[in-house]
Amino acid sequence: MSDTVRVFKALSDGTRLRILNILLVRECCVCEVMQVLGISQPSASRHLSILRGARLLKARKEGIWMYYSVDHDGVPAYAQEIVKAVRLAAADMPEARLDKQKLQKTMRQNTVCIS
Amino acid sequence: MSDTVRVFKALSDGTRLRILNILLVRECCVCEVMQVLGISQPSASRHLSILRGARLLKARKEGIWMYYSVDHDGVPAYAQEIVKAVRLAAADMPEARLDKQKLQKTMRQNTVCIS
DNA sequence: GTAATATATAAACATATGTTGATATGTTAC
DNA sequence: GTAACATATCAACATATGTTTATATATTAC
Repeated sequence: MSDTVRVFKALSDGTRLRILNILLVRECCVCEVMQVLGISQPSASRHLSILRGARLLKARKEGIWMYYSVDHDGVPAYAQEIVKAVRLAAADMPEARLDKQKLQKTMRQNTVCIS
Repeated sequence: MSDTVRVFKALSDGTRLRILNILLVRECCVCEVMQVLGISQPSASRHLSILRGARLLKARKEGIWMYYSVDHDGVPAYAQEIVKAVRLAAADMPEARLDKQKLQKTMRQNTVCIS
């Protein structure tokens, strides 16, 4: 499969568009993603893995957390245009706007993710 | 399914990226698409239908031919950015470049499509 | 050490998607 | 009218994808 097809496949799912939308605000760990979107942990992990496989995201490990963020520097020029388009499209998706609001309320106590 | 997801799904297939790539050069009828890409007629018709369903293409009928073209005016702003990204990405896809060369050789005798 | 949390992965299942071959409709040439 | 071509659609099949449940590993707190 070509890199371009992989990028479009990665974005051809509503959940992953929502994930990319909140990661455009700031990097998140898996448990933040699952809590903000209200999805299961395996689902969050798997969708993040697919976005990372398309090289749209990068990841770093810190303690027990795996932080994912948009790989602004790593993606080729055409993919940067697509990421911009996602940001534009998400502005018109009610669910995506709510996700951003929930993201601002996520907090952390010691090593526990709470939202 | 959201319009945005529909657009990404429409583009998450190598054949449809190739179709969009040649339609960015000029409008084509179904038989030109199938001959340039070397795919079956039902396949060409179906893929064109999916791209049209995502509102990336428009169609007009002329005699026995159905002409498809990129709907530059009808697509929302975010989708225009995505179409630009496809043009950019196709420049790096060898198969897509060959399609463009073949497209220039398509001819027509009376009502018969030959390539 | 144990307990709790975070993450990844695999198995099972249902749904979605792409391809092929056959068929039906519509148009043009004769 | 018949023949040839262009197009759309359907049925059948194989493959891909997403969700759920369970499980395994790693890290931190105690």
